Amino acid sequence: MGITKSEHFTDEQNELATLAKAIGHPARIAIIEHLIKVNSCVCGDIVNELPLAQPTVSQHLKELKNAGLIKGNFEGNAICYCLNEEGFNKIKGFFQHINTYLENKKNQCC
Amino acid sequence: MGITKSEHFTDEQNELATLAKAIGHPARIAIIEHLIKVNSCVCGDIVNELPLAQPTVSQHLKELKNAGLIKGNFEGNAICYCLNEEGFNKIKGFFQHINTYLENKKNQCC
DNA sequence: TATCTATATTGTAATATTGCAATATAAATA
DNA sequence: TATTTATATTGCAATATTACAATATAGATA
Repeated sequence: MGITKSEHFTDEQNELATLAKAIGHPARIAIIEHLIKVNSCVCGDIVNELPLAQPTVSQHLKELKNAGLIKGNFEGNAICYCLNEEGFNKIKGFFQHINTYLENKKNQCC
Repeated sequence: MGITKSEHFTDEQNELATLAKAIGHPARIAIIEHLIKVNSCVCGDIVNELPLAQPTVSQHLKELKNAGLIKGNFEGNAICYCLNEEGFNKIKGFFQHINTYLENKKNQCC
């Protein structure tokens, strides 16, 4: 049906899924990597960095913003984008949990 | 169009996106959390743990397996599932990169 | 071998996502 | 104010995802 049964899962599970889903597209990975690479707020050159049309990039930026992974400030007629620490911190705990588990697990059959 | 232009992105970007996308569903988060919680290979009780029909769970398990995030071994007529370290290690680096960046970034406008 | 149990596959309907052309908006500047 | 520049929104077509009933498969056991 294409419709996720969110109501049957916990808020935390839904939130983590939303964050991971937002990261789950190569264009959005590329945007995140670019924001890190230039190490400053980026005013609009993201469209030129990506092999996609402007409306498509705008849509991807919107999804990252909605998920809480990037922030955008108006700066004149342009917009400055940068990573939103809050969003990434929420995922951080999840992966730390997994890594700690994987480092310590023993007696596994697979 | 619903079709991702993977060919325009690097292999690494596509791979990270595939992994994140696989994690990006609450049912699959729940599966991962369950595998950690029981701290052993799980033989089939995953269907009972989730509020979804058996074929749907089977489909989610397949997606996690295809992405390299879990492994499954036949154990009699059941199957043992557990986390696949390899898949999670691939994402680990990405998030470490982001976290290191976020901890050190300064002079940001947003 | 027949049956049971556990899991996978197939087929299908509903919904979501991706991408872009066309267009709208909004601030800056001529 | 008219124009330019940067970004967002709308509308739409193509494809992907989600969910499940029905069915298939495959090993275990009676």
